[in-house]
Amino acid sequence: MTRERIVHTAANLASDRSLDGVTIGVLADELGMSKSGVVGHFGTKEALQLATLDFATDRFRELVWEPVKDQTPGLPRLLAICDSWIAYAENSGFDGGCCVVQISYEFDSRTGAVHDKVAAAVRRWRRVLVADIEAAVAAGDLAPGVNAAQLAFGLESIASGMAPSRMLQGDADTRDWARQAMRTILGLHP
Amino acid sequence: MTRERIVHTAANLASDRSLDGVTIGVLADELGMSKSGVVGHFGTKEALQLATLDFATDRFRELVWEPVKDQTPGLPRLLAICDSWIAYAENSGFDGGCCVVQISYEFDSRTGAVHDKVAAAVRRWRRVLVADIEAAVAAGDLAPGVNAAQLAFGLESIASGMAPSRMLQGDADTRDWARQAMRTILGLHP
DNA sequence: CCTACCGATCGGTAGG
DNA sequence: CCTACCGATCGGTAGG
Repeated sequence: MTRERIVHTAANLASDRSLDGVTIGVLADELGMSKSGVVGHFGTKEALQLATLDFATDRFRELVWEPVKDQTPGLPRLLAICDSWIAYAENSGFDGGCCVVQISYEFDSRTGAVHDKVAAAVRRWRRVLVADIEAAVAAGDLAPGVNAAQLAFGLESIASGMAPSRMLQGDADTRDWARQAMRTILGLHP
Repeated sequence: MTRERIVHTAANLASDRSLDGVTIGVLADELGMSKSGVVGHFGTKEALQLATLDFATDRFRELVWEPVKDQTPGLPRLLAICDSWIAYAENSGFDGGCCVVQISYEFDSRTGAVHDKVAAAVRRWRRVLVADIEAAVAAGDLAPGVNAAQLAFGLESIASGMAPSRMLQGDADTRDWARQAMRTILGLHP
């Protein structure tokens, strides 16, 4: 399906540069199509951006959540999430890393539909993390009295921080640093 | 000095949108100048971007490093850095948060002069963190055997993660979460 | 899905 | 620092 090809290519370009930088002309060129052929599927550039974001969040769920969703809720699944998340940060299938992280940092201080949609996607993911953190506390696997939202913030920050570490600094140990940092955030001693 | 006004305004716009999004026309409009009046100070857009990045890193050093540079090297200064860093993340003087974080995430997967310059700036800052972490270990204030580079990565990630937490999610507790997360990363128990 | 085209804006230059 | 201008590209439309 052509629409799928378009948003896939758009997400790839967005991860590599920025979502705003994915112009209709560049995208059409990349796809070997005309500009009107591309824009006809969406109507406006903002609608294309929203569809690209949908594609990226689907890919995130597919590569991070789907592989672990049948694990035992609580600490076992939380640790599995950390591992699939780190693997995804290293190989998201997009050239420039996780497209959702890119869009989060690009649109955080703006207003509008893209800002709202990426905020909602991150919020949904946080609820998953918070639920497993709370289940882990209830099971006695994490210290009682931890602030679940604070820990979720910590895990998110570490996962997002992998992109500049790997790609800006070229750190070879990013994976190990992130794995260790996530366990420290959770209060687990190695 | 006009050049100073231009890069200050450019850094403000870049923090709010993106560095690439600071077009010469928009910048000239914002300043009440002509496009050629703006571009004449720099020659090319890339030179303007590099000058804007210089301004932003100067501001970071001034607001995060300068206030704590006379503190005792090691854990005391490290904790002071965490506090000034968090305060800066909440009020950098730029409308859209820390300009260096914005540029890091925007240019991490690109090549070129802006990528290289922001990478070097982050690297310099890391060396400061690593030195104080190592001094804290030597003084017996942090656990022996900690990986200083890994801890620096953790602190950086938390500080950078404040922007989407505050501005994308509107989290009112970002400051407290970050402060707690930084201490946890350092292995300090509250 | 295409060609052809719209007005606006892009980065930048010439000349003063 | 300005006006005036360059060719290229922007998002998008008309018509088929």
